[in-house]
Amino acid sequence: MVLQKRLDYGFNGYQVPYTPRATRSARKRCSFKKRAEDNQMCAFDLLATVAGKLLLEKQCTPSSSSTPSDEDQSAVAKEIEQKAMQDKNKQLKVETCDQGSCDRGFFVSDLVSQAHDQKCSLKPPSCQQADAHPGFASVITTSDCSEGFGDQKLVHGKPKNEMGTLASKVEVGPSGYMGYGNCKVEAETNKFMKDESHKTAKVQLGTRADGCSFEDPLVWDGKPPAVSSDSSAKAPLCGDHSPHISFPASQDYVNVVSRDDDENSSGCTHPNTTKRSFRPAPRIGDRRIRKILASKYWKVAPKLKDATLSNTVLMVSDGDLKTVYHNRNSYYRSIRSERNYPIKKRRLFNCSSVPNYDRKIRSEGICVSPERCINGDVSALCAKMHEVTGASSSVAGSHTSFQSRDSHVKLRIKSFRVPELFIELPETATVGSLKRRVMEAVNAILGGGLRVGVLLQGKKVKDDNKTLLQTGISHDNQKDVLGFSLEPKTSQTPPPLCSGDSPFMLPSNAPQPLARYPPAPGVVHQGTCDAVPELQMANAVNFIESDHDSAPSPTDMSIDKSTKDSKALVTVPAMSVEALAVVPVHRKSKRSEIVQRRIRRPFSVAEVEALVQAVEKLGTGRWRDVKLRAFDNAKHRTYVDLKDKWKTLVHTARISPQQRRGEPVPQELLDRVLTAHAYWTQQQAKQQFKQQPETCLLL
DNA sequence: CTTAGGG
DNA sequence: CCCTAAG
Repeated sequence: MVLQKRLDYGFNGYQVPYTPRATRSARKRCSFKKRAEDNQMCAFDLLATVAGKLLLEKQCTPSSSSTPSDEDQSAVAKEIEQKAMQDKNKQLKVETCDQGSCDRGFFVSDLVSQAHDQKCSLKPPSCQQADAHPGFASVITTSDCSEGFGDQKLVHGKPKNEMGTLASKVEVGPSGYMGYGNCKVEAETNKFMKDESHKTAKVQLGTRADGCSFEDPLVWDGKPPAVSSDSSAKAPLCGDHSPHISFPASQDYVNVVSRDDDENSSGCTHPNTTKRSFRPAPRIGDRRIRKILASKYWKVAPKLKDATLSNTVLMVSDGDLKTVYHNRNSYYRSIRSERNYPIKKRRLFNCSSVPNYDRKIRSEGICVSPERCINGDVSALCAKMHEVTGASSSVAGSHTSFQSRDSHVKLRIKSFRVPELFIELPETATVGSLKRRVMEAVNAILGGGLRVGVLLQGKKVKDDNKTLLQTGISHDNQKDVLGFSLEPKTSQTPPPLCSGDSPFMLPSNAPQPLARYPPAPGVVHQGTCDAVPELQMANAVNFIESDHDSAPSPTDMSIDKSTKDSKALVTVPAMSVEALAVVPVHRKSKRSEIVQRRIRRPFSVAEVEALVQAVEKLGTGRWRDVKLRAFDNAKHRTYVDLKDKWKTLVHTARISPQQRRGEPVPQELLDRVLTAHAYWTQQQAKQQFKQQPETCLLL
């Protein structure tokens, strides 16, 4: 009754079509799903990034210094040429460690070989790559649902799993390194570790019952993640949208974002129903963006069953990074979005888990080279490295070349080992889900904020100001004793850096903070290499998260487009592919540490105009409708924002011009604000008044 | 999820 | 802008 009446009071005679609530709820449901998906999708940011990059690498640098065999074995995580950081040769590989002594770690390089293989078998590289991302993304989509995961408690490396599995007591956990030496575990583990071709990665799943037995390792078949090759995944992306904006290589993504609030997006129609319990996101803006994006992939992935992932325990057990992500959702939330989870607890959670990580130190074993690692050479170093934290790296052994002739030291980091991961999956889990798990775990670690440490002869080189020469890194004989470590970063999350900062640090430049990317929008890194998928991915992420197409589009102002374009076209030519690829990861990770307040985005006059106009017609109190009507395309403006803005506008209109700050709002608008405000206030009063008699009558 | 309001 | 209570 009440609502109906409101409609009758149009401002300036304008009759407002009232949106039926039914529709709204329906749409809610959709957004729910989509949002969920989206959350998960980011999981692949890294995965896709890494994999894609790898592919790229293979493609671009067939003649890289490393030999094929080397590659195959590659425990290589990353190759860094000191001289030219932007070299295309850089790579980040993830691989499981297949040696006993390394059993606790994951090597970032399996993906590599994987990717490699993949690339080889699948001819059209470019296409393949292009497809890969959507694929990855889509995979994620499917994996929603692991809420049940939350049931499992992992405390300080002692995961307790209701199933009665002993997994919990795995000495592999953080606590493991204390009471149980590597050797022990190693021994137990070895049987599963031998004979792996270098192409296969093994993940230790499982558990340790009393002894140190691990369940059968899963073997990656070298095939791309289930869906990654699914070209259909890509279809929705490219197919039907006509971008308003055009970007060199990422139209699809741009599109995804720009189209945002299209309620009719495919995602909505997807039947998939999952009973996830999401915390309502306070902002529809982001939500929607994500929602939409997710929807793009939605169709592609309904394959995995909820059960598949439901009782998964993922434990990033190293050091104190005992953050246990009870489920994918929470994990993502903490990793990538500071806003879709408004609960304060989150902040506490994030804050507390990170700092501790730094304190604990454990020896991970430094592998001088993959080969060495395998041969157990490392042990000595491992011992020395006790004070080194979590992840360590391997410097290319035989292939590392220090060329002092031209005063440049060239090193290649064969791999970075990610501390230790604990993963548990139901037997029915798919390989794809396993991969995702691993990726998540890796993400969790990498995302924790890392810095690079340099180790020489097992000793940590602390003086950042020393030259390589002084340090002794410039001699060939050092190659076997030079190591890098990934260390948790101590620093609190500083304010956003300039987006121009290179996210990559030279390995030798010891502990320097990895550059963070501002959650802030504005600049989109448009890679120069437009065929690179990860670029697109990265960009897509950026777009999404940055809401960079902010202009309001009430009347589809032309400035809107121009704004987008100008911003979007900002390029960072010097940025290497690698760098770009990594950006989103770190960016997100940073955000996970400290939830940052949304950046302030003053309303432009145009926006105010739109707002005023909408309110004039819809009245106050229907902010959602206002949002839909006038700011549907401005993802970053939530109805709460609009409401707030109106509040301030009213206030502004009432104060003297001298007291106003910021971009001056035309008096004309302010007048309208007052008028409209008065009008609607009055209407509300009338309504109330009318209502009174009715209720009285009823009584 | 939306609104409304205080912070 | 954020956070929350209410609906």
